[in-house]
Amino acid sequence: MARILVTSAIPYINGIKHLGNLVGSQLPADLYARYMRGRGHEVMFLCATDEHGTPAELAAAKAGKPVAEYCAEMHAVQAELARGFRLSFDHFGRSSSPQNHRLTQHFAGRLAENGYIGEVTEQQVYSSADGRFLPDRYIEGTCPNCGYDKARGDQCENCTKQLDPTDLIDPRSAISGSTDLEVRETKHLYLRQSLLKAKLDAWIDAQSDWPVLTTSIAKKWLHDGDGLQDRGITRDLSWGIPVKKGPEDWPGMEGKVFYVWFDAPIEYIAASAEWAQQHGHPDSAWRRWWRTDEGAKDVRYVQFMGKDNVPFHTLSFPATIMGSGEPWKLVDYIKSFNYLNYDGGQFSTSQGRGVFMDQALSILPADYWRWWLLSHAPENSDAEFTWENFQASVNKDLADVLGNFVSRVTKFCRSRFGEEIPEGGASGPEETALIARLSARLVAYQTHMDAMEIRKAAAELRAIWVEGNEYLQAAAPWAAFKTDPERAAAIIRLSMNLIRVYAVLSRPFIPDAADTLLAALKTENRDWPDSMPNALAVLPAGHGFSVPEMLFGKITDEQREEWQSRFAGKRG
RNA sequence: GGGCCUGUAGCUCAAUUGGUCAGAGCAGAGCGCUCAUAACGCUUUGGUUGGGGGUUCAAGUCCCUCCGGGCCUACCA
Repeated sequence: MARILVTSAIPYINGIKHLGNLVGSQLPADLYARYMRGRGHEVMFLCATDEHGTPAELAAAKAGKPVAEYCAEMHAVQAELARGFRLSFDHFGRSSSPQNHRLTQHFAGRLAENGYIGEVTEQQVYSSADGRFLPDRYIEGTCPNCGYDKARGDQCENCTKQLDPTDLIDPRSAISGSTDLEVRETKHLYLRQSLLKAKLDAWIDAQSDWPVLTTSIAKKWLHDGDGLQDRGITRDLSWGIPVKKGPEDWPGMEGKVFYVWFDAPIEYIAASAEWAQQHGHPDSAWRRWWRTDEGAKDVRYVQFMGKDNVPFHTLSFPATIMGSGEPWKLVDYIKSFNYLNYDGGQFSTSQGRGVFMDQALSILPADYWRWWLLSHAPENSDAEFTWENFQASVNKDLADVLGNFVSRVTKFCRSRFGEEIPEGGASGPEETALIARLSARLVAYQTHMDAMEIRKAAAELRAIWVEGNEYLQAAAPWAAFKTDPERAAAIIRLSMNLIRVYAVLSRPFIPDAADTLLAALKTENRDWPDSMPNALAVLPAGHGFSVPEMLFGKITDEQREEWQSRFAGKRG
């Protein structure tokens, strides 16, 4: 038994995430965590909300609420949606937790002691009307290059020229529109990650089995231009983790907070501390996952994230850990994803384009979404959601191949033998052949799941479902029943057991349907099949069952068309 | 501008890293079955692997070039 630490990139607090966000981190992380638990390993699966930063403050202001209250509410909303999608976090934390405050301040203190923090005085734009410093992209004005009047302070969207906020003609606040802006001096802490460049480079080089997407982004940041740049890790905001050196004040940094991208990854660690506290465990319970000197040496740590998060997980966070000089666990494998597009364009939070988590659950059960999203995960390139594809895949795979198999077996059994598994009869060459095929496919399925090759794993699982239909067709119990009822009984006994195996193997993808099947079979046996012959003999003759409700109904053309138009534009 | 990814059957994707006639699912066509959610099974049509050039005994795979799609480029997170 191994110990697997799994984290999903933590979703930002300012709203409900869309399906693209879901499939980029939380859902595949859940798949992996469930699979590893199913195989009998000890798993710690952590996620949280990322609550700090300017957008959170603005969203709270827009909602007319104190930011702490807003975040607490949105955390509850996101937690509820996570439950709705059956995301099996051991803990869903908050980056604003006291644990994260302590740990973030601790890391900053260690980094400072080791010479990895620099203080830089810089010029930033301050808006009197908004009462805050403005990040570059919250300043709008006319582009000096092309004359576009809605250029942002970091870049002009029209001509793509990189800009400095002071380049803008007639600059104004993108928040209030105020032109009462001034440049002020402010002092910030920088993480001197350039000092760790060689160490990070060697570490990335050693990860030969990581996805290209992951390593190429890291390499780019390490070697582009002048190489890895130091990064500001503090901000002039009120909402965040106060800048402190461990437990002590940081002279000259009063009133400042750490930048979200410094404290967000540390929340992975803090989330486990929150978990320990919530369950009344001592600190050692969470530290054994994170400290290699306190039991984490045998932990395998896997992170899941969209490609936009890769630089922070391959460079900044590792630099934080390395620079601390303390034996914290570094990530062992980073699984990164491309984007999921929506029907010919991008999902858009601002335009309400696409399907959001709450809307998805309001029209179909979680399993439908889980199956489609995972079996089409954007692993090698950006993928696209279309309603036609969704309808076709879900109807065919879930309703026809899996659902109908369960239906034909259980209903046949009920009508010919009654509601218990029939006895008698012997298995023959067809069963031997089936078991051989299933055994080979099981190995392939496990290989893909171990390697986090999600699409391939889904395809293999589907092929395992198909084996059942092929077998039934070849064995034809309805024909055997007329001449040799005991032979039909043997076929059905095996098929009923096959349903249990399907439930166990499918559970990481479609947990609710799997549990429905196990309940119908009146069994709690969820043992992963170590050998197919044994696994297919778990339910004995005489074991009772009930015919389950239709496992998956089909999506009709009318539904598809209605949803297609409903989700095309503004959400409302 | 620079960097990275990507282009394979009508659609969604494979191809053991240079090695038999480029494979699967869906859609289409034909046949079979009647236990089942008009479901299932079998057979089958369909590709000059975006275009062009090159290296090699051998190229979807490596190199050059052109065309298309996407992402990143460090103060949104």
